[in-house]
Amino acid sequence: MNAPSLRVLIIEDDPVIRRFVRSALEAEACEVFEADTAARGEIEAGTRQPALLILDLGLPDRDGQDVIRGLRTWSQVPIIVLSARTNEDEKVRALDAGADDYLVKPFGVPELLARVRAQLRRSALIGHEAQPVFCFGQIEVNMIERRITRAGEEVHLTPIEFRLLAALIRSHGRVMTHRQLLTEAWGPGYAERSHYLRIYMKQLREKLERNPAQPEFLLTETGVGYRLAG
Amino acid sequence: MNAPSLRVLIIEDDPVIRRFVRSALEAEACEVFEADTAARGEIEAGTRQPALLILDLGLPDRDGQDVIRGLRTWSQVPIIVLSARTNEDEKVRALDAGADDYLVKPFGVPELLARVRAQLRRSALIGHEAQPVFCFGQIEVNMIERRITRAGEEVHLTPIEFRLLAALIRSHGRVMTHRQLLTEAWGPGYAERSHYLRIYMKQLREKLERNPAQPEFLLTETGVGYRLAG
DNA sequence: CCGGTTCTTTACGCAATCCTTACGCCCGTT
DNA sequence: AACGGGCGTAAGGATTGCGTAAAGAACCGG
Repeated sequence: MNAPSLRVLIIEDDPVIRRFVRSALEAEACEVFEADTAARGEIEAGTRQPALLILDLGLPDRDGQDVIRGLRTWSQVPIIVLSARTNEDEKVRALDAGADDYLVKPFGVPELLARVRAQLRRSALIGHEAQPVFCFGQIEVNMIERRITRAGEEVHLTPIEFRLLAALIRSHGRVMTHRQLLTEAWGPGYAERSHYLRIYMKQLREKLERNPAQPEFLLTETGVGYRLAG
Repeated sequence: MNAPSLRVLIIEDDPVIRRFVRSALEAEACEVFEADTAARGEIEAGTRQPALLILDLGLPDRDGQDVIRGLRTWSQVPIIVLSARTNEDEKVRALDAGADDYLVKPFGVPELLARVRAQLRRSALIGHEAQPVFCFGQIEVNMIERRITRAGEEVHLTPIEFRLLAALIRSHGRVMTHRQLLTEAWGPGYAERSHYLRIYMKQLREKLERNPAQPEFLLTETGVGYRLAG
């Protein structure tokens, strides 16, 4: 089923489950990497460039949602979350943070593998381009370090400003609707508040554009949304 | 106003669940279509071109796996399966048949919506080069980036102009009646106002045709509607 | 508890878009 | 030749959406 060298990264602190998942995946001819903390996991995700990521939500060093959101700023790798918590709210938050699937422990190996296959099948249609550093004009955006420089000078962005910019970068060239941007930067409950966008786009332009009144990169598509030139 | 809302198709025989899922999705500003059998579902999937499909496995007229496989022969639309069966084998077969997610009844609305969002988010990333670019003459229309170029030069269209062009492209070659075009571009309340069409077709021709007075592509079918040559 | 940062709310002028109105042309019918 | 339906063309007013500013509310670290 799987091509021989499909890389999968497991981020999980429990060595028993890690071993368990690893052997299941290796039976599917995947190349498996492991990490036992979020910090190590992020580094591995950057260096190994896995095709799929299996993430335990209960890591010792950082909150699960946080880890997902961090990964999502620079990578589109499919993420399957494992968690002992059946709590619906937990599921929703993980999925909205950017996870693609959520599997409750204990789970059966066949189901895990089937969900892995489903995610890989889907992402094979997409075309993989994880870009930890993105540039336009004099701007350089490092998604991993969350740092932006403009002509070498560091630019400070607030969390929402950064999420907005990250969303635009992820689909640079393409128009993102108001609804999409609001959902990505604020969350699914804010889809109607398009006036927020005007304020934050203004701030982003103020910080990034040469002439904020006539933007070169952060472009308006009236009645639809915004678009990052590319 | 109305951002281009995402179309979702529910194929489910139980009217209670159908209603239930519909209202949940409509709260998320989706445009919802329904079908109560696999046969009708397949037709709807073809004509409506939904962005997401929610499929009950226990349909009266055909086996669930079969339906999925049938759809997958011609469509890559994300499919979320609903089923009363918790049986792991059932899950594996549905996922391997081509489903993207599997949700066991009874499920909570928040989880369903979160999984819907996850699937839509994922499928919105469909590759830049891989997908629908329509060409006619020197015109190139990229539906995903929402950009139009004419001989390489970018052409700006207003939201209504774009929807009108998109409707014509969707049935390129065939005639679309005034009523159909008005409904697609303005909404169901505007079916009678055919004078709008004259104005906007004029503008489209002005922007796209070599000689707007003698259109090569945006053709009039007197007394009926318009047609995109192709 | 305080000061600073970030987020949210409110308000208004301007620009893009949409809608309305008007008129002229072509063409088949009377 | 006059008429009317259907369409194309033009221009201006109405509406909506966007950019901008500023101030209050919530949040966070000390």
